[in-house]
Amino acid sequence: MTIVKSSKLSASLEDYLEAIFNLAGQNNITRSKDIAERLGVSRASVTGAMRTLKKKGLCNYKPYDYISLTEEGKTVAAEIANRHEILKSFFTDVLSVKTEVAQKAACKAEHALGSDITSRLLSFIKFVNHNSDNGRDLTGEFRRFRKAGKNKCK
Amino acid sequence: MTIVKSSKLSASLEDYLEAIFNLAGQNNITRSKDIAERLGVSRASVTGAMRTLKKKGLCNYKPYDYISLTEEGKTVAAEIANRHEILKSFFTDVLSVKTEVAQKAACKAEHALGSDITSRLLSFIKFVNHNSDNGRDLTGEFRRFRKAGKNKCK
DNA sequence: TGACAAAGTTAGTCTAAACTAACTATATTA
DNA sequence: TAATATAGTTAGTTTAGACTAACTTTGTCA
Repeated sequence: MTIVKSSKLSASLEDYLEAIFNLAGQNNITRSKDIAERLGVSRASVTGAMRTLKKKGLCNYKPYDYISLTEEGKTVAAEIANRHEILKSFFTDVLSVKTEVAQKAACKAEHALGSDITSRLLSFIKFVNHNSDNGRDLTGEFRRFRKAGKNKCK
Repeated sequence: MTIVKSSKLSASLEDYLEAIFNLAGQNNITRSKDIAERLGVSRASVTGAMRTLKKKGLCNYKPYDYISLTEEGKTVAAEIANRHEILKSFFTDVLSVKTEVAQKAACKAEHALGSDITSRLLSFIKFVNHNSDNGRDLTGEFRRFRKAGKNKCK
């Protein structure tokens, strides 16, 4: 079995990787069936994806066995999950978007964000929090700004 | 020729639509070749996409003729271009990301953003501008915050 | 422990979106 | 206006990612 150095992952494969990452707890194992359920795909699709991830050296896959991530797989998955989380936080905490909407959009948009933008976004969230710590509630101000319809003018 | 009411567009088709929208000036016409160049795909791929967009009633396509958008096509394309632009502005104006990076990420992420998030993002940009009009330069503050490394703590 | 259920795989199909190569239509210009 | 270049199309191929149906493996429990 040759390992193909993990070039670029498709959006779909990133989803699988993130799903394993989230499903596998501290013992780092999960099941095909659970991945299928979480992603809303067939079990057969999971089998296919696991073979690809294995080829890329990102997951430990053996037929009929538990599924787990390799060390590299964990690293990559953590990055993906992190981007996802940052995006979601931005949507919910700063823009006050409903959780489910934020979740979905973050999941779809996450693949597009490079490290530069992600880190800036993270800083920005911290900036907003930092301000609210210092008595300047930007989120609240923004919400009021939006309500007041000021975004309409100009 | 039956028109299939334009259900959901794939990311790829949205790209084609946006490309036509941007290439076609006020006279609303463009050429297959130009679309191919802008999107970096083969001319054959454009032909295929045009047939699909025509089926969905979004573009006026006739073999060997100019390509233009229908009224509905224009509406949809404008929405897409708008989302794209808003995202890009947010990246450049608020997060101070370089134009090319912002452009690329916006192009990839744009498909994921629904109307809710887009409109909030737009409001947010206006909120930031509104502040800077009132002598509170949030973008500058954020840049300084980032530089000062405050985003690292906590 | 043997039968049945649940989980997983295999094989084959479908679709979208790209490609190349070869062909056709249109435009240009000598 | 005939030759040639450019643009566009067609046909056929490839790849990724999904699906179903049928089969195999594993686990459970009477």
